[in-house]
Amino acid sequence: MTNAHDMLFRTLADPTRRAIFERLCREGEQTVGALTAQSGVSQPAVSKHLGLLRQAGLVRDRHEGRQTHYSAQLAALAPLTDWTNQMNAFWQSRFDDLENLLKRMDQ
Amino acid sequence: MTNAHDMLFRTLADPTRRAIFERLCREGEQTVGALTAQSGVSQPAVSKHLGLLRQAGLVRDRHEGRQTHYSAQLAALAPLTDWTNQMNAFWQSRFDDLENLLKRMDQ
DNA sequence: GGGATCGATAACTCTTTGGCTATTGATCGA
DNA sequence: TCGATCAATAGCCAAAGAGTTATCGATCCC
Repeated sequence: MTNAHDMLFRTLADPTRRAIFERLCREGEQTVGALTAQSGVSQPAVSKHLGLLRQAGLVRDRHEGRQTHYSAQLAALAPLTDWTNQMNAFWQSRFDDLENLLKRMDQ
Repeated sequence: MTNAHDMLFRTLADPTRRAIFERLCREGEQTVGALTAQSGVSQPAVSKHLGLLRQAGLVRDRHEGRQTHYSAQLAALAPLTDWTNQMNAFWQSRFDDLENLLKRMDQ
């Protein structure tokens, strides 16, 4: 029962990794070195996080000489928005049912 | 640097736990027994998940005799929506900057 | 060509976490 | 009152995951 939301939620659950993604959203394309500089963890750790973010579709990489530039792929957040909307829809739907019930009781 | 989104993302990252929350959104208030029946894991596991969901503010509990009824607290999802909107805002803001730059270059 | 830099990978450690069984406390019903 | 049921807790175990250092391949520059 593991659906597509899984990787998305799990990937964003780690604070270090989410901070990297947030920074890419804020400041646009960044090299691994630049991201490492302010991440508080080692370069290999950052590379691993970027790998997971890429697997989740949240970032793209672009190679230029020996540097790798990463950028946020905002569209990948859509399933998250959809999921939230769906939860709200479920809630609303049950509320409507209750409303209908009350209306019928009113008659 | 651990902000409030942390617990929310982390809590929703586990598929079993998220399924429980989704069910509460879909079907409204449920007892622990009912939730356990279709969760695929043991009752103590479900109780633990419910404890974490409650800590994250995602569910409420209501005691009635020896049963405990849980219900979804949809408002707790707000920070998630906010976060997504903020990421989009960052993105949009950078896009606007680019647009301004291009406009200035055009002059 | 040879040293330096950049980023990915390998190999390892340690902590966290999700699961289990067993048990307890509380309430219900006969 | 006594057995049964409900949910929470305790205690344990195995797997996952985030971090580290060491290293490698590739590119750059002198």
